[in-house]
Amino acid sequence: MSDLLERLRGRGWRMTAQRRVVAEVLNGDHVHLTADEVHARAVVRLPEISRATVYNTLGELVSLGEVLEVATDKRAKRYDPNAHRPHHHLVCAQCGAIKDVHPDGNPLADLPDSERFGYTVSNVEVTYRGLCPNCAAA
Amino acid sequence: MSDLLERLRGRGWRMTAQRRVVAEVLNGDHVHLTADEVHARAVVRLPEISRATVYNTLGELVSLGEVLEVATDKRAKRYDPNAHRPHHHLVCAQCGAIKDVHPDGNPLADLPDSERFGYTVSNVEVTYRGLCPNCAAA
DNA sequence: ATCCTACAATAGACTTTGTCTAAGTCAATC
DNA sequence: GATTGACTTAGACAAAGTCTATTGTAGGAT
Repeated sequence: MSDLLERLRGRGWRMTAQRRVVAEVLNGDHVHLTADEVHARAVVRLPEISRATVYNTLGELVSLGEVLEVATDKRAKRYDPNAHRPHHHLVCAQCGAIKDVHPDGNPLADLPDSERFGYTVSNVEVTYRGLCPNCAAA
Repeated sequence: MSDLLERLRGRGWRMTAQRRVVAEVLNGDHVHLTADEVHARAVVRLPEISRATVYNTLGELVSLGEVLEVATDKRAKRYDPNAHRPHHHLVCAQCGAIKDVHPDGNPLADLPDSERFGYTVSNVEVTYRGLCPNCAAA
């Protein structure tokens, strides 16, 4: 059922009830949960799962490159299972709702040499902010 | 001596020793300190200043629009006094050194309507990551 | 110059987010 | 089905930040 689970099994990842539940909770599009939210949802399916396990599992998924860490708000890190297709984020300034977006162009090319300070630049993150339809209406 | 201090006085900001010290610590280019770093430097000049005051003062400077909050790493917020000229950030993935940069183009225009999900988009932050010359040499 | 008062600063408890450790449990293999 | 090393657990700990009740003070009024 889950792409993520299948990929993990294919990599020989040792499967446990806890890890399966975490992977299942993360499955889907435009999913950007904090560690505590993942834990809260995991507890519904597996009441004895501990916070430490959720943190460990999320950390491993990030190391494996199957999940991305996103820092869109300044509170908790969020975890994004959409690690296959590169994308950026659009965040509601009021309610925090997050969408994955795919802007045109290549921001990396827009940084002139004179603005690189000798850095070897390898990566760009773009975060758009605004109001979602719900919050704009209110 | 300080642009920031003068602007604040001009706005009728009530001046106290603590607020002056915080504003002085923040003055400069490519300054991106955490709240605790600001506190550490403020304590050198004014030993009895408290953490809460530093947080309060930073919060007010942000509300006044004189200082920006930056979330380049996922630990503590950083405070950037360069709030007048819009800019983005270039971060060393290893040591965390941060530079202010001014890319060409307008990333806002690069987000097509079909990727806006009905949001009213008002703002973009771009974070470049790579290795600074020091860390690349090591 | 002194007094007042509203605003600012303080200490420290509290919250949130995340990490670590030592001991117990279990998935995969033999 | 026994073994074993990786996984999980509870709870202590740490870092970053917020809140509150109390004390202090900048700056206007007198």
